[in-house]
Amino acid sequence: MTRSAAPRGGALTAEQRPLRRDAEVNLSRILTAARDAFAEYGYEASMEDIAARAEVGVGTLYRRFPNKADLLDAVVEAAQERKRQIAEAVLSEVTAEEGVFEFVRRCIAVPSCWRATIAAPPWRTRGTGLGQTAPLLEGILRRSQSAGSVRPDIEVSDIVVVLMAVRSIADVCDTKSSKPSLRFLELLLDGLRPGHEGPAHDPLTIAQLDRILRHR
Amino acid sequence: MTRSAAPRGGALTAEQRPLRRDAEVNLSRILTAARDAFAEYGYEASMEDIAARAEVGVGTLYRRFPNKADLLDAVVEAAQERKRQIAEAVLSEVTAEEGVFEFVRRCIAVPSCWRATIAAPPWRTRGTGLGQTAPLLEGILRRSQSAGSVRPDIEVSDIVVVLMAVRSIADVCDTKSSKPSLRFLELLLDGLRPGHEGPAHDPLTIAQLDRILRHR
DNA sequence: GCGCTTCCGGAATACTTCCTTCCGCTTATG
DNA sequence: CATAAGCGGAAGGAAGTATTCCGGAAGCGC
Repeated sequence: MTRSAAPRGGALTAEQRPLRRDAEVNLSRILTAARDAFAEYGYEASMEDIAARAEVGVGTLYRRFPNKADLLDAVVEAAQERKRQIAEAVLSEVTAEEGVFEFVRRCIAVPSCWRATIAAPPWRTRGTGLGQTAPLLEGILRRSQSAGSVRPDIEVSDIVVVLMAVRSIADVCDTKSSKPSLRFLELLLDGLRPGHEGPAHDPLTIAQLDRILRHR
Repeated sequence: MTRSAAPRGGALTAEQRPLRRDAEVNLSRILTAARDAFAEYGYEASMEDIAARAEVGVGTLYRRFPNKADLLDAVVEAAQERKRQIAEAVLSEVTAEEGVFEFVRRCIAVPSCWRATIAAPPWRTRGTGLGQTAPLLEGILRRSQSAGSVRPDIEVSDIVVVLMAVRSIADVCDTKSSKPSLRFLELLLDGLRPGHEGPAHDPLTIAQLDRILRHR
């Protein structure tokens, strides 16, 4: 990625002026650290912890983001983008049969992806961004269902719930060296495959799920 | 349950003297309140919250339990007993085929059962009590496997993980009136049924799981 | 190199939260 | 009715944490 063109004469607002090189480096370290910390502790992650992970002073955080909530916003936005990338990669690289399964596996492999989306504090007004990802995911899901590798009664919200569940197990059980949650993941994916009667309970709609995640 | 026999002459240590009737009532309200609060917030549940739920002053909590950790111990012990009861009921009332599935459903229906077990703070030294329940659960599981209703590659720890996962989803999604987690539960149970190749990852042992749960 | 501007670190501030203690008052009990 | 057990809840005291502030360091254009 190239730097922006050099300023040409006229005054530059703070918005458009490129960051000093060291500041640019720090910014990306902060984003990464915040992503990890929020993924691990949710919104309870402390600014001090984030700063330490980024090997930066707290002051530096506040130079870039007016407050914690705005920092989280930036992280959520980045996670959104990441999910979109994964979804597109899966659509183009993976067979219809394996589509959903592979999507879930790849999302899980990037812990911050779904956890950060859920880290929002209850009073946050901006949505969880599910609305953005749902259509892409829906495409992948329907394709797999048409190919007959996923039960027809599965809904998009079911996949999201699966991701949340695996993530929560990974939070508790996984370590650097061992990932017991992967076994659980496959168990869950098996439940999505055809061969069993549909569950007796109605699925959530995406709007419902979004409301739930935003309201606690 | 009848009160203990009246004291006969000799001095009674504080241990054996029966509680005053009002104190006895309060004690059970405290236990219930603590169970619910720990189930909802984990060890973060505040003493004030617990006292409020029990409609009692905080002082009363400390008259009965020297501190928060000991209160949790009492709750965990009660939950243990509850699990044992559920396991025995399932063994005697339910068919071999449906055994595990019913056990899981019943445990989920009593939220405090598994959540409280996991509420322990990281520095708590006493075990999670998995060791106590595991043998009973193992009996139920093997019975269902012999009956052919559960894949042979499923282990006791898998069932525990399933319980943890459903509980965490219920924590986030369920309300008084709607229980989306029930749909997820059935999905998960379907993954336990025969008809799919075994997962490629090794199961945890109970000892490993116990260590994991105790160490965070 | 030089001066200017941006940026950095992290101590200090100003809270909030929460476990625990304490004590004057109430209530069961015999 | 006397006594001891029990009760409520304010206050103590220790942590923890978001945010501010400013002296000094470091990049940038010349």
